[in-house]
Amino acid sequence: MDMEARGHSEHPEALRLWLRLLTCTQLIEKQVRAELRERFDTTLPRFDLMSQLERSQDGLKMKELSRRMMVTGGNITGITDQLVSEGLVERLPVAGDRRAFRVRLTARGRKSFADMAQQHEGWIVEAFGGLSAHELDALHQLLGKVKQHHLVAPASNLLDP
Amino acid sequence: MDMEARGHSEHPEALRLWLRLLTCTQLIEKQVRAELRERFDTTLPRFDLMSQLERSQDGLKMKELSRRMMVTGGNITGITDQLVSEGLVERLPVAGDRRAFRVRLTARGRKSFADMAQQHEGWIVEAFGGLSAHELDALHQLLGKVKQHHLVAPASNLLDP
DNA sequence: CGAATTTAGTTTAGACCTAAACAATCAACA
DNA sequence: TGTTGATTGTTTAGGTCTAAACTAAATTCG
Repeated sequence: MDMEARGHSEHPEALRLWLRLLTCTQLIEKQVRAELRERFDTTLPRFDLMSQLERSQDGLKMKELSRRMMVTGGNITGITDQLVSEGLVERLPVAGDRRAFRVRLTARGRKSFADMAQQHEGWIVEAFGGLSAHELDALHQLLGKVKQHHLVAPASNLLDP
Repeated sequence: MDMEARGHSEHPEALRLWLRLLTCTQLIEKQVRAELRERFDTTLPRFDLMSQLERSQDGLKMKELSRRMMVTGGNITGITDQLVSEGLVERLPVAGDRRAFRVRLTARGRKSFADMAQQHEGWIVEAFGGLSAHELDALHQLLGKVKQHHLVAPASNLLDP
């Protein structure tokens, strides 16, 4: 008996799937958070932000970080402040727009992230260790359909019927 | 370009899958939270707690709610306090254990939940509307394997190698 | 019995998140 | 050019979550 025992309805398949999706995500996410805290004394949002920056040589604007991480802007301000104070990222000016910053990993930030990312990958590989390569791909494709459907049929349909 | 643009590694399949899983969950979860707030002026944790209680005639102990909802006990205290103050749930004594409470929906809570659950089901059905019945089942089964593997091979392997 | 341990629930400190209001800057256009 | 509206980032108030310390009650066991 766990969270998935919740659903009940006339069309229970979708509800059961949703609860299971939520359970799987939370199981993995809780473990990743715990590992990041215990091994690196950091948090998932901080890791995610550094991860977004890792492949952008010139950094990313706060707004772009907000969009990619799917969180509000106020959040990016706070997390960036922390990372700047620890010397892991830096705010740089954007040529031609005095409102905006480019946030970029410092050399120390790049090294720190590389250490974390290596272990992080191991945790994730292990989390999906129960699946064959073929199943892994099938899951990726099915979730791709879910994502696609969400982007094509947005919430506005429901918010304003 | 979105959150899924993050991964990069020698074994990228698992990372890409993880980021997609996270994206799908967050897309749906954010929508459900927004709908609950706008239509019913409530939150997902409150809905989840009431949902857990809905099929337990005699209520559930705080501890059991904590376990099922996969959150810490302090949370249950706070959410239950709110729902009690609004007359949606009640704390009842547990015969033979003066430390514990049974938390149970009131009549008003049952009615309130029924209204929400009906619409909630619609949002979820719509969220997975891009999948055929067969695909829905396949996704459920694949996630079942992920969940099962997590429960069988717990984090302790990684925490204490 | 009585001390030590465990368990149920609460409280506290701190991180993260949101929505909404805000300041500064940019852009469009009459 | 000057005004209006949009965009970028920050701040604020409030809700949720965690971990850890705490209280009270139950249980174990010498």
